[in-house]
Amino acid sequence: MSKATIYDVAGAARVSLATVSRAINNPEKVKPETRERVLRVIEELGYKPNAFAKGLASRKSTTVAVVVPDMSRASIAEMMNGIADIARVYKYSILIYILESEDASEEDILREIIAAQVDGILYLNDEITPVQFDFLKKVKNTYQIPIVLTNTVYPEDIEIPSVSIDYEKAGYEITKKLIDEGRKNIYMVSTVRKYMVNDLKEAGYLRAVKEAGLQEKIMRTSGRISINTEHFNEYFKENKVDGVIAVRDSIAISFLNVAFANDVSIPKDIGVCGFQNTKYARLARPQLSCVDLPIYDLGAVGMRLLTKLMNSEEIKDRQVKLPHSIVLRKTTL
Amino acid sequence: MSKATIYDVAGAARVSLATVSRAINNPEKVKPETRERVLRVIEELGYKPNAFAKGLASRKSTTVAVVVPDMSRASIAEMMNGIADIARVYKYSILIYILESEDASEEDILREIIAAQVDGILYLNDEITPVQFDFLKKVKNTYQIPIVLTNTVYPEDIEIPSVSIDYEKAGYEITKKLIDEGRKNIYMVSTVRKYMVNDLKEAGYLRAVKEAGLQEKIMRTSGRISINTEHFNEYFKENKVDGVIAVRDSIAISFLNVAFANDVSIPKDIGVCGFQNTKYARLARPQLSCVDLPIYDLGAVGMRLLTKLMNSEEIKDRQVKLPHSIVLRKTTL
DNA sequence: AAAGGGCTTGAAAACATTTTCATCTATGAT
DNA sequence: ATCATAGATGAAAATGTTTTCAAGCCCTTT
Repeated sequence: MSKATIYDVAGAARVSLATVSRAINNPEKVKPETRERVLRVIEELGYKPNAFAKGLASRKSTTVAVVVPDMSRASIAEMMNGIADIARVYKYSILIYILESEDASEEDILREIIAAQVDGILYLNDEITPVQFDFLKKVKNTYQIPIVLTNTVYPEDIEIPSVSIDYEKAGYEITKKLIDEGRKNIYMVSTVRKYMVNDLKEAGYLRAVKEAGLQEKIMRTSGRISINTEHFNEYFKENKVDGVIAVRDSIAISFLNVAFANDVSIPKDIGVCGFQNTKYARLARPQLSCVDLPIYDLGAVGMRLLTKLMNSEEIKDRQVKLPHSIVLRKTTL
Repeated sequence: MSKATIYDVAGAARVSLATVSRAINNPEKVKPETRERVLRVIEELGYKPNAFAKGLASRKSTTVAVVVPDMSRASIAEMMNGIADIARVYKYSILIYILESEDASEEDILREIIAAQVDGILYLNDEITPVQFDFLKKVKNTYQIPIVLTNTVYPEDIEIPSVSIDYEKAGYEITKKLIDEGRKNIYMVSTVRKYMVNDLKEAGYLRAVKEAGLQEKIMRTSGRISINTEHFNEYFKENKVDGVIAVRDSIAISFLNVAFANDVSIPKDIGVCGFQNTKYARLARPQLSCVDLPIYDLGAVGMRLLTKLMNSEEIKDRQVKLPHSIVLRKTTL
């Protein structure tokens, strides 16, 4: 029996629709005996409120949209776990939107999202441009729908709340660690594509390096392993390096491999650090030192913040920063 | 203006609701001029049909549920990309449900899903038990909602269609490869937890090993690196090994590390193979030989199959098997 | 005994679509 | 000129909830 409606329940429990609805949504407003009778009938009939009728009548969907650039990134996937856990406790469903597809602009997708009548948007795209950011703000304001940025920050603008970590500080700290080991030629290996958070990591690196009177050396490569490898090999020919900080674990590991091929000893000759502390940081040989990011928590806290917003609760901190840590393993002294 | 309704459009275009609805959903049923006028008004007002009213009236949601055990597995995340791409072309939205949470049983979650009125379910959980499978069938039959299993098979039962790869064959082939290299003590490293697909990989391994008159040696460990490492170390003490097939790349890499710590030469002394061909197989040192799985395609084809089912199209093959391949790198001869 | 005030409940409107059925118009055939 | 027919459109029912408003009931207070 798929189709028990509220009418069926009302009939069987000998009450009106209104009472059934109240028994479910405002239990305190109906007499305990009645409520119990109604609930029993609901149980018997296996009644489940129709989500559409509910959404239509109440103008709430208890659904949030999660916007991601690409699901296969380790950080995104892990954040999803945190998001889903919190969403469950607050009874929200998750609609997922993946941006990278060819045949739909970000704007199209945002329109889709609006049409879907979600109660809130969790935005995980860290490649956000000023144009996109403005569009986001427009969406937020004209449709009055709460948005939170997760694992991205839009530094000077507090209009859209965000939860992230202090990437600048993390970049600074990890660079400092290498400096404290006495290293003088520390490279930051970043990406050619512009990611908000990588800019921040670079900023932290620059601060530490300048503070120590060292020369800044930022190298940009791609996430593709074959390209990395070539880049790195050239660097070995032309430059002397004694420290490398990569903006992603996988890039650090890639570097590790090239270093070994070139017979350099890690960590003696070169100290290497990554970012995130994925499972693969521990699977690297030697195990990778890196900044540990609370990825799951980022998702969870972001979602929690969104629930508050959707509930019109006052929030004190519109740019929450979660703590990170540095985990030292075998690629540093 | 968030709230242009179909009434507003009808008014501005001087037609009835029905005509507006038709102009959108059955363009061929309305006179070209009228249609154009209506569409122009829609554009002007920025009208978007309310998804709830639409769902309520049409009894279709154009939404599918994707059920996954845990988002952070590399295979799951990558499948999501394929799923999302195909979903977009057929205009379906994706509701995501993650199973592993403590406070909700699988049955609860399935109830949630049907309450959400999805048009179809894509089920990616490869830890499916007979009980769960029966429950799935019940859901499918009593609610008449199409379900497809993706990257899982329920071998003897064709009632719920599936798309997967021939894991048994893959297991056989990769084992055969090691046998052909002249190896005699080939271990399969599987998981203690029961995954449908790992059982299949084991079956293939067993077939190859028996066929060659070798002894079968299945070792079960956990996904946790620290536990793996201990297990592997003990094996090195007590057993002689010259071949290892791991059910996951990460386990193979973990093994690689232990092997190096024990001064064995790869691939000369031991040939090692993984399953899936993740990015990390190429980041391993030496690069890992493994079975390559078309993960993205699995998601895409699964979703495509589901759209057919939801559209009541006849499908010929209820258990589609996607082709895999073996990629030989540096951990085999 | 009448008035007031909580609780508890029900009737009906509202939510924004789709879809069925009937009506209308124009066109071509008789 | 009449009729049949096809195509285009509109009126209204249907979809399954929530929510407002009013009413009923029972108890307390005057």
